[in-house]
Amino acid sequence: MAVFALIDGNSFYASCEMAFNPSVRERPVVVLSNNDGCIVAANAKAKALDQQLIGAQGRSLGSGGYYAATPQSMMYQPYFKVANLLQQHNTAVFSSNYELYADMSQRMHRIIGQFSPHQEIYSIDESFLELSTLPIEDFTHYARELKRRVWKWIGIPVAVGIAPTKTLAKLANHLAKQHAKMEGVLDWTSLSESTRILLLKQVKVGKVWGIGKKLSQKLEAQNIRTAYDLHQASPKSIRRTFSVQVERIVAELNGQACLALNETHADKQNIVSSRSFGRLVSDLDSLKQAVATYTATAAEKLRQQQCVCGRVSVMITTPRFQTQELQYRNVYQIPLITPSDNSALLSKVAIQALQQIWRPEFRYQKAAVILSTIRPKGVVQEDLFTPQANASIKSDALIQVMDQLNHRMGKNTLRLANCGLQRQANWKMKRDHMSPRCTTRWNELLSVRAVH
DNA sequence: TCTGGGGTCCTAGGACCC
DNA sequence: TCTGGGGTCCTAGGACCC
Repeated sequence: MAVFALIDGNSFYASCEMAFNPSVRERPVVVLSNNDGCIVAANAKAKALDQQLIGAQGRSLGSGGYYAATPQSMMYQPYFKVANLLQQHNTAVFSSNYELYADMSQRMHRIIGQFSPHQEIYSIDESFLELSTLPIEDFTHYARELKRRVWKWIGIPVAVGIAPTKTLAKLANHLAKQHAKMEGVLDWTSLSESTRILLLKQVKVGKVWGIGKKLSQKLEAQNIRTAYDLHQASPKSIRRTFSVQVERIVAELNGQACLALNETHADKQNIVSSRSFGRLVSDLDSLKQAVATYTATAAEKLRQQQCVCGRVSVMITTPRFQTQELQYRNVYQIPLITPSDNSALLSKVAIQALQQIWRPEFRYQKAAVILSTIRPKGVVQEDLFTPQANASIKSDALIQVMDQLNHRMGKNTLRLANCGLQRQANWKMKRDHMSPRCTTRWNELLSVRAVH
């Protein structure tokens, strides 16, 4: 029987900030999404503050917000709505520092990987391990050692759930964080049947991995309210009224593994690069720069996985929450006759797509570039009739040099001129509360002063 | 003034093939 | 007059995830 462990970093982004900034550890800490838009992470103190304010005011910090994950939480609420309140409570606020989080993530996954030869890196802050082939007597003890090592080496607290299926491992991980006495570790395989039932009944059906807002509403309408109810449901009727996915979840909750460990990450099938602008943008030139920049970012990822794409799409949109603005949203796709990974070519195509949908009368808030129909580079059918085969070989060589240089000298050392030359163009995103990228930039290293 | 970004899988329906 | 059956591939849209 398989044994899966799910390990995730607690409030990962907030923990990364606290790891390098001891002065904020005793304060509530929140981290904002790109463009300082929403709250996407909060440390324990900030979560406690949220609960306290809900209690005091009978409403959450961000009640009424569109993004509310649950009506009671400030998570995913627009920052501007709660900025004052957070400030009153001495909250440390950080803009997203993805360079830092990505680097910390790599370090964390590497340490976790020392605990099993079988690891699936599932997200920036989550890993699955498969443990059944290892001579482990006590999983709880093993997990505690893992937790201790990650904390000691990089200062990130993690929780561990262990179970015979991935879905149960996720559930155990969730419970491990809910119950203080578990100290962040729960081994489902060691529990008695009656304890399992007790715990399954504590978990709302919407908290089960794979059950989102829509499904939980439908399930609740059928009186399936907890993980226990779902695990008791008949797979056949679930399949009929819902889908194979939900049927699989029922099986997984019953200890029957349907989801395997994916140790090798598959090539991406779509690559998206999109950003909201720091300010609303109307002029075509700025939009062209933004679209060229996003295309360059996406194309670099495409080349990293040694693929080419067969289609480029561009989307632009006005600010959907600002009802006083004239609203407009459009997408344009251009198929490529010869699939490509060349930034120069792809950005030319992307700009053509942009010109198809740009209208001068609107003020835009966001643009996106989507590369799709992605295939491995070697196996692509060349177009016999493309006249500039030679030119394209030269251009590809140039792009290769650009990638190598940027890898060695740092991101954006060399870039295409159509991405714009100003450091602070009006379309670039807002990041008013950025912490230093202290693990990846020499000039942003942490300085430590000894106090005698 | 101020509301994120990047993915996956499944399903239904249409085009096309033999 | 009578208009099948089985299959693939592609796409858009919906739901989910972090």
